[in-house]
Amino acid sequence: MARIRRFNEETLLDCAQEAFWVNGYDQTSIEQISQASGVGNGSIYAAYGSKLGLFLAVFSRYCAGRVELVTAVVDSHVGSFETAVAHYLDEIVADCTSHPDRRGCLMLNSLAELGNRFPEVVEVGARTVSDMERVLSLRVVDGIDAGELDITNEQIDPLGAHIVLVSQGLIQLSRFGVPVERLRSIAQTSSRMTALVQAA
Amino acid sequence: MARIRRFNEETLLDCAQEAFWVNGYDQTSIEQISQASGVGNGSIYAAYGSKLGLFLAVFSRYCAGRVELVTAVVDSHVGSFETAVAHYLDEIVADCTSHPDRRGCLMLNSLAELGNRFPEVVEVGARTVSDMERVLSLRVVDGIDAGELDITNEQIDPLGAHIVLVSQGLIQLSRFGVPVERLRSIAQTSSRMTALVQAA
DNA sequence: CGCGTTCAGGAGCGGGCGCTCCACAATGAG
DNA sequence: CTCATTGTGGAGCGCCCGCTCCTGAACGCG
Repeated sequence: MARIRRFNEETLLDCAQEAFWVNGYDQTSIEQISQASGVGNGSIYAAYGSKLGLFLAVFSRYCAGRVELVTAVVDSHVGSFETAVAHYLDEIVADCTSHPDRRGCLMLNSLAELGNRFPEVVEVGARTVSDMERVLSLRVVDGIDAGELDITNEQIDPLGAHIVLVSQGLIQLSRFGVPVERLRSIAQTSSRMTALVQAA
Repeated sequence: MARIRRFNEETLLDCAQEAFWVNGYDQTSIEQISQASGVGNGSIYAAYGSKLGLFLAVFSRYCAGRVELVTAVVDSHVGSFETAVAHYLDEIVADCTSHPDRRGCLMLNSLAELGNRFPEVVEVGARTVSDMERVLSLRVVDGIDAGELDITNEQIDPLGAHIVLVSQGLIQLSRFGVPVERLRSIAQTSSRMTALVQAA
């Protein structure tokens, strides 16, 4: 035994995430990350093997964090199904407009840039979205149990997926520079509609 | 006067669009486009000035085509408001699943990759989305006039935007490799909901 | 205290790409 | 036919970046 790893892995991943998020994958150089984090590039390659390896570490951690965020937002809310959806969408809007540069979501950005090149990105992303949909679908079931919704079992899943889809659409819209008020207005329209679904 | 432009501009833009769409901006080299189109890089730079110049020409043409597509799909349909929305979303799903590589939409991909680097991309994209929303909002007004919808004037615009948002969300989902049947199922749930909006 | 082991990080290499430059060819006017 | 003009495209330049390698340095054991 001799020296153990010294550089702060959290700091490195934080710096790398920031760079990848703002500039994208191709426009971020290892040297850039190295300078920002203070970790030499040799150490980075020793730890992650390649630029893609580092990115996937960042990406997985980010995606896991997003699922946790969604879970926390949905689970923390008490109230009707409709207000739960409204609350969820509002939180998403608040989150994606918190960065003045409107950088959007690292997962969606990366999917667009790297989806056709690195299947791992698609896989991790698909699992992440699937996890989010599950969280929302469980909330839909709660709504049914509470008598707030009257839909068939086959509609539970698509409804959960729909809500996640709307949240991602809002994030996408935020990238176009759409004002916060307008995003909130659309989110309100969407959430009001969501509560109106009835069995066919 | 002497020689006039000889290379086929349509062919060049087609080849460039295909390359940018499949590989993204950074991963597409001018040489690649030059080889695919048969146009020398000198001619490309003489005509467009830079890689970005060529890209913006491709991008603008693509965005204009998307607006025309949306207009054609919405205007060609006869039937109720709900079936119009269902038809629109189905066409979008059919369109974005027609490429086996699930390459998504060039506009959304480019926004994700280049939004933070080139403001022109954001501007053109924002105008494009705005145009699409206008088309859908006009269809909403038709629905109101036909007595199919009972909403306030302030809700017209967000409803049109919501429908465009859902279509973009579906395209986004298609990139994750979600099966067509599931996309259609979500689209169906979304369109059914859309017709249920009532005045608050 | 010395020594082997393992990590840290800067220097450098090789390849790729955006862009420029130049020689050439195609055109139309005189 | 001749010549000036302008599009054409390949060769090449300069730069950047991913990755490797090698020199040190920090640690813990004996």
